Amino acid sequence: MISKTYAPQEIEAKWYQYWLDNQFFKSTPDEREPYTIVIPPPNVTGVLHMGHMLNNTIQDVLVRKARMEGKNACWVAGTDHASIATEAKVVAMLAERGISKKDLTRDEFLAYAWEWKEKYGGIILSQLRKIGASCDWDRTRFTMEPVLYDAVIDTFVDLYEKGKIYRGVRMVNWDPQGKTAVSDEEVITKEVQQKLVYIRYAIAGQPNEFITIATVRPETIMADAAIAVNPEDERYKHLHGKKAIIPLIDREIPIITDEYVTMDFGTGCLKVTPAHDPNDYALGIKHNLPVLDILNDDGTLNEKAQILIGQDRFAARKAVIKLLEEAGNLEKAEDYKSNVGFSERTNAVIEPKLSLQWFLKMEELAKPALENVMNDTIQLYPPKFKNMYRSWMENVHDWCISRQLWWGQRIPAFYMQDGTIIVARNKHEALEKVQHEKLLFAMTEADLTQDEDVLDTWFSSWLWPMSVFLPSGDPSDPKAGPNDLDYYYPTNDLVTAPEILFFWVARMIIAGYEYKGEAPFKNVYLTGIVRDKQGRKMSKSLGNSPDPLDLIDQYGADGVRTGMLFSSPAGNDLPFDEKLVEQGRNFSNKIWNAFRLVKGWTLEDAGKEDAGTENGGEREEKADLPLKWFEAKLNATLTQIEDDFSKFRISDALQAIYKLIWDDFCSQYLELIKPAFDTATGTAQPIDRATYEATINFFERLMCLAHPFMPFITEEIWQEIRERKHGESICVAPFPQPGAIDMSILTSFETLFEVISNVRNIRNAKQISPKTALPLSIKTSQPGPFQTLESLIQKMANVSSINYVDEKSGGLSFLIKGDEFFVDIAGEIDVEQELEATRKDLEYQIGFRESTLKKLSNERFVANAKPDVVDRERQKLADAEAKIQALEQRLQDLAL
RNA sequence: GGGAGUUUAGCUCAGCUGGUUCAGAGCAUCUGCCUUACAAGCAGAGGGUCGGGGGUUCGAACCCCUCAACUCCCA
Repeated sequence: MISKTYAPQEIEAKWYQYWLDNQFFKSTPDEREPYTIVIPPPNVTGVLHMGHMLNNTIQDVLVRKARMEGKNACWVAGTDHASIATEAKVVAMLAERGISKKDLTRDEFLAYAWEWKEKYGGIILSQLRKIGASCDWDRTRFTMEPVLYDAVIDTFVDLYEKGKIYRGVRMVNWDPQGKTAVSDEEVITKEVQQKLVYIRYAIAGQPNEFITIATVRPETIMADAAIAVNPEDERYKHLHGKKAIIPLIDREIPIITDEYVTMDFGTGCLKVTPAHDPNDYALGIKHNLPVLDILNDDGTLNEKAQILIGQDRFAARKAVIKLLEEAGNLEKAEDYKSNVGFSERTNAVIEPKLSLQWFLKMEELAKPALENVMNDTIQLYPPKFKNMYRSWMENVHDWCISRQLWWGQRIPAFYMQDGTIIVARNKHEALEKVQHEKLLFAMTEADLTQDEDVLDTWFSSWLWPMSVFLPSGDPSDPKAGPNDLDYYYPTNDLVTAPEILFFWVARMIIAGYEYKGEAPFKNVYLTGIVRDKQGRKMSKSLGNSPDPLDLIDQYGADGVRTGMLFSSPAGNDLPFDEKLVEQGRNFSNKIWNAFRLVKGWTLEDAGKEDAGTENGGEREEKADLPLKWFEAKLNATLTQIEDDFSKFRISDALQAIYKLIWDDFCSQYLELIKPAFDTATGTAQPIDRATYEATINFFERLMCLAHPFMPFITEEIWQEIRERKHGESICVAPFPQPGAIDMSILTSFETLFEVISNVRNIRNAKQISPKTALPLSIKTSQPGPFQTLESLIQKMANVSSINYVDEKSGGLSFLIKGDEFFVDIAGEIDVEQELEATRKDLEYQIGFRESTLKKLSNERFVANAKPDVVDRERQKLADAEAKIQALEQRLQDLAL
């Protein structure tokens, strides 16, 4: 006995193991067309969240469909090493053991990092199996494994040799507690209540004259290089070219003019401190101002500050205010809210700090990457992201690629004692270079020191679509063979979040053109962000994200997958609601029960040798129309789904499948062919073999169609619905292809369903039990089409008899096109109510006829509109006229 | 400050090239049903000034202008 509700827990693990055992996800190059997706590598520290769930489900849908279409489908999995996140995890692990990073050498620390990675890293990859991800797991890569590491180093050396990489000073986000630079993404800005302090600077040579500036950082006045005013500002025109004196330290600085200064903020005078503010730094360069850095790495003041040396920046802030007050230079202090950056890791206030970093020149590299997105060689879905992409690529900044961390690819730059930089793949090659190019043969490796920094993690993931296909050199290693890069590159589709369109996608495109002369992928599908009901981004810290694995336990992987995709058009955010996965689960259950129904049927000729003759032939004819209709409906839907997929309308494709299965297959088709229940025997009547076979065939095709979305339940049913050999699977069954659509049967069934629906409506409105059969009369000039549908109408609408009449008949009526239908319900008719309804309908129809007539009598419409549009208008007019005539007749009849 | 996007039913969203009885779907709501596959279900119903205003057009949810609200990106 098959369970009444679908129980995914019992099924999912079984089939996933079966797929692995039979290597359905494995891909090696062959003569078939490849279909390739590389996974956006999640952090090795990551655990599965709702965003991954959405993103990877979409990838799985695409890959599974391609696999069923006979392509050599290859979905490469892997993780990236996530320098900062991983270092944080390792530092935490060490802290638990009472070890401090300070006390370790680089090599010791890295040994712990690998230990952490082996133990806890990549949990997410095993979680992906729970959602059914059909990755070729043998190909799983990691950005720090030797081959990928070397690729990063080679790339650095190559770009350096091409003159694209340079070392320069830049303002970075400095975390004085962690003593490292952090990227913009690791800075959390919060609004903070501060004091805006107004400070008077004396004008040099004019003891009684002052200029007042407003600042939230009074402790940095000692690093001031200038005071800037807007050149248009009348208040300060007399001071142009003069000098001001920094209070407390009495240093002279120039008063400069720049349009950058906002006249109505503060006093309209801006102190310029190039070493401690990014905007000021830019101003400093523009006006050639000196850079004076008064802070140590830990946020304390250094000797260049002249006063308060050794004090922390916040203590110094208070102290400076006090000193200014005493000196009479403090005009006032007012409350002021502003945004302050905090380190995601240490929560320390970020200090803009100048430091020596490595940069990649982007302008030239970005050109082909911009051009080929704008000309659609690479297509973004949805295309609205092209605008954003362009504005970024046209204003691209040089990429700061160094990070002050240990976990990552160490920058292959070696310094000679005099500071000369040698870039080479390793120390040995660096030494060779020194010896050959500089003829310094006495030099030894000990005379070279390697740069302490590592490369930005994106500097390895930008190579991902290429590096994952690099062979390891070991022929027994299944990761990648010697020809894999040629075979799989360029990949087909990339599925990722718009947030990293610049950080990652653009850079992959750049690397692709630089190293392969070709884009890394053809299509980029950008998913939305999964949000909670209040529209907040789901995050661990807010605790507003359900655990996807819990959801899978509750609703089944198929339920969660479809639930997520029901409402996720490309690029739009997905407001998550558990109702969605509930709907997904209900869909699974619906399919399951349809399967139970079909499985429960007994064959009419069971046990007989000569199947499907005589008696069977007659029934076959009866079911003939529903079969033809569903075939047509299936073909129409398949055509539409192909179109949806071609435009990456994944959600639309799913909804089409949902409706096809639930509404068309279950509610209509199955009900039409369902054998009657025999109350005498207490069993369902048997079904003829032809109908049964056709139904099984439909079911099988529907399962194949739904498989990319719902891999588990479709496999379970596919395996049960026919006898299968071991090693067969729906994973590699052919994806249904659309055939010709029989439009005429679709049209005639539309009428059929309309009749059924109208009869049911009358029954409902009059509160008549569905068990009571009602008589139906049809007033039509063409009874033919209805006669062929009679048995279906009777079955679906519970109609006792069908008569064709010339005159009006008793009872309630409804109109379809020009034909009038009567359901005779004795004593149930409220003539007034009927008159009212009929008048209303008539009024609407007349209005409708008017608007159609207006269109058709407009010469410009007939002349300008496409012929089929005009034809449709004429058809509408004809239908309306027939209806009006029937309604008028009806009014007369009722009035009698 | 610069740029982009969004605004359609109570909620979440479709509406693709301006033209079908085009104002849709799902959820939610309401009514009636435990009808021998499914109450995680079945059969029905109600619900909208397409953000406001103006314009182009034979015809506008769709194109243009303008105003408003919200969101994101860059600074």
